[in-house]
Amino acid sequence: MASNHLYLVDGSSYIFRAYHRLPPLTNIHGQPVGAVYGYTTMLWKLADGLRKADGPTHMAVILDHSAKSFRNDLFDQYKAHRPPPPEDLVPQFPMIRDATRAFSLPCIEEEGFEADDIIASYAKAALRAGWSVTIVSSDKDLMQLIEPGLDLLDTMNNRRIDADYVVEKFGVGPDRLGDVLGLMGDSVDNIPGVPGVGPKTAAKLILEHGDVEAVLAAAPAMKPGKLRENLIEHADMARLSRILVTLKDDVPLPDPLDALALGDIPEPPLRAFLEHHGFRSLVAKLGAVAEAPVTAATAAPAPPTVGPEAPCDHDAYEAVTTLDALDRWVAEATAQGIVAVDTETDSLDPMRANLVGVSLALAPNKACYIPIGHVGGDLLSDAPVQIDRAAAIARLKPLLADPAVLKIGHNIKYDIIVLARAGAEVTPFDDTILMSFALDAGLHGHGMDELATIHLSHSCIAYKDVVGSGRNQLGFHQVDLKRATHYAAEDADVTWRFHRRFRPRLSAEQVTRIYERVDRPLVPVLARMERRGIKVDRAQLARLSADFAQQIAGLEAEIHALAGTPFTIGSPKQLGDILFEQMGLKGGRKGKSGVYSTDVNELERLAADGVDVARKVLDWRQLAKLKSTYTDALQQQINPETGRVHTSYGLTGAQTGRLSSNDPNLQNIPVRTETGRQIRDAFIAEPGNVILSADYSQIELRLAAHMADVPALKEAFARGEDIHNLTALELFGEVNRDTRARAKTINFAILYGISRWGLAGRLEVTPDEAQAMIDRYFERFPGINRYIAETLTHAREVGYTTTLFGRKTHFPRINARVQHERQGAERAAINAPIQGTSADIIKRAMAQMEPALAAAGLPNVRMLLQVHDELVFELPETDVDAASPVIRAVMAAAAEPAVKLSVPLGVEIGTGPSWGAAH
DNA sequence: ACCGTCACG
DNA sequence: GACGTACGTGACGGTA
Repeated sequence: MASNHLYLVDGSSYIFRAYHRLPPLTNIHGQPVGAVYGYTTMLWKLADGLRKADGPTHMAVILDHSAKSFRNDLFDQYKAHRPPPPEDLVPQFPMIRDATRAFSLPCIEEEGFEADDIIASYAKAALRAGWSVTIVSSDKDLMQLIEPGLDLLDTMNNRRIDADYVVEKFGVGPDRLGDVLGLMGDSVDNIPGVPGVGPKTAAKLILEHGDVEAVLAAAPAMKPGKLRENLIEHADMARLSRILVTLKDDVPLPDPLDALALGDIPEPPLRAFLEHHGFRSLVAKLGAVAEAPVTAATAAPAPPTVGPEAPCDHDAYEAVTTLDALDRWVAEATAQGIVAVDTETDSLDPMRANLVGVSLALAPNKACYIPIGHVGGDLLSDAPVQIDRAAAIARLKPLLADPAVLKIGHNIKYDIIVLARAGAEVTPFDDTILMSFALDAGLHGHGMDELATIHLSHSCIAYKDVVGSGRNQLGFHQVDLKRATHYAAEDADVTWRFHRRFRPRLSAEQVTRIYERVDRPLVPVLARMERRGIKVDRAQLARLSADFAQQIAGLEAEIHALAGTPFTIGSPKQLGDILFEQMGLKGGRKGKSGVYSTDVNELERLAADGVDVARKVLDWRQLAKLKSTYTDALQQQINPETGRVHTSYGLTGAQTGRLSSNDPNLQNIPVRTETGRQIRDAFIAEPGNVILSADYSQIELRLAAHMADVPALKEAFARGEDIHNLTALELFGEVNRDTRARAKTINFAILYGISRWGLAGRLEVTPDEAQAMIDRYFERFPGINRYIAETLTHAREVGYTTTLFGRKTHFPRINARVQHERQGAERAAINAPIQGTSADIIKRAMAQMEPALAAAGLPNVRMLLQVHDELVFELPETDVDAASPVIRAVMAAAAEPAVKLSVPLGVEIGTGPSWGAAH
């Protein structure tokens, strides 16, 4: 009897979390089922554990019956401010019951009680009977129940929650947790607690005094201050909160414990449920698990998906610590011609990372980890036995460069840079993050953990669980070999499994071209750009920092004087209070957090009304921004080894196919104001060299003219006219500063997906006037209207848009019933083909640039940066005249021969000693 | 961790 | 009839 183990699934809280964590899938009937799918796979995994040592013998799902419980009688504000669940989650609640029934599991709910109380009652009863209990939830209230024999399982993060976890998180054990929760309150459930008491203070008080009552009793003797005052004033709220967080553990059990026994799950109802929703991969799994004969009906509709493999088995992975073993793996990889590769390092920045180990995978669960830079976990222990670094790299190098062996990586640009710095070239390669992006951009992220959950129903070992977090966090080189092997080899194993799934989908879903011809070729190009970095003048940045600091201090004093009191100018909350309450200026609340908007529009409005302090705050903000984000931060980013700044480009960051840039972001260096431009002047060339900047002129408008086939626009571009002037003439009948500025705004509005209100706000006209301009635009430029309508119709039908080169961006919200969600998706869908085509073109130019320069005998021209429509080079002064026409030609012809554009692509080039001067 | 803000195309 | 309005990013400081 002692071996009985009851699993209690907190169904309601699971689907809320699943809804927010998982991608918004829809089933074959178009109903949203993301959370239900997550729930189904979770139940499956739990039920699968039936025969495992620590698996469930009994299981039940507990749901909340309704929104009200006895706690509402105690406190009418309980859970009062909770917003209604999202619209596309609501229909999933009843489906949860269907799913539970499909597994033939008991589904328990009781009027007047919350799921937590029923769970507590079952848990106590089971413990009394000598059973073990696992509660499938990560709800902090339920953590109060933890005691020997009872733990929580967080399936979303695949982690057990025990007393140690509670102590780590809340500072007290499960027995005191209720007191801590009572003192701190819970904003989600609207449990008040004591104002000003958060988790830290609550834990400290409870540790010191024992429980809530003792804390309240001790309050009058505490040192005078806000805390003492609040404890005394809100003592009753504290007592009430303590009661509200207490779980009721004596609810009469609707079903006896024995009725929860978990047996074999009958297949027919489960199959019917899965097929109803079109969960094909799960249906396939059902067939495999049950070894049922596969009928034509269940076998037929299979797209190029891949059947189930053995689940990831950490114990199957091998730690390779001898040269003989390494040679065997290299030989087998060479013979097979395809191997998944992953590197482990001690930093996320590939330009600072030291190589710690390499993992390889050849088949599911056939994976190894080759440690080469591990040390003992602490000062006392020796480094583990491992192959000498140089010897290991020497053995791996031929494999990594072998033209007959395909190396598969997930975000392999990182590994390519790290390995290149270690002296190894990686070619040829495939990258599963780029495959996922080509296939599913817009549907979900493309990180390994997220994709493993989606495609493998597998939770990867969390990096945090391997290296820890906070103060005690280790470098990966300090992780012990067994854990390191589990983690690292799993990454390679998972990458191998991704490749097997994605590769056949590329051609089936018509994205091979974008993957093979646009994105993948860019990886080595970006790797080289990142490794090159760009020189910045540290002294110049330091001078600017000092200059800005002085101006900031002056403005701060003036602002405080005008406000009549010192305050934190950088706090929107404080600033809003000062401006709109203390100084009594006009302005309205905005945003759900209830703070006044103090953004640039609002402050400009005030400044125009002659409010001096508003202008000064704007100036302060600009300088503070420039100092903290640029002049201070960039100095920190100078790599000590190279003396240059190395950004990292993301290929999958922007849904449209644009690159992103981070650590540091070099795609948002100031240029629009004179002060900001000084920062660009600090990006300089080496002596004897210059910076060359080449940018596409109006590329998105040109592409819009081509894609929407607008004769007037195409002709104007062909003649080389100023397009904003033309628009001004067509819309307003005359060209002057004002009409040109308005025309420019309208041209952008078209690219971004227009709304009369949006345009009205920008132009400061009424929505009716804005609508009149839009109508006139459509009339003067026929084609635009049709393009927008066709793009939307197509997106609604297939769920994605396509660029001229075949890049897809998915819009799962394009048919949303919530208006503003749908409209947001529509605007993005109008813009995506244009922005995306522009991104495709410059990517193609980048891939062709180095061979073209080499062919022109210009090997010393180095491409350093890409800023969406601009490429930045560093080159010997003497090469400028020869390089400029090559660069211009490559960029202007980058769409060809794949796409013949009906507008020319203009390229503007400038050079100078700095990036600022090159513009 | 989230928000508000603001730098860029 | 109200909602909050342009598309795509990343980084910072303040706050909970």
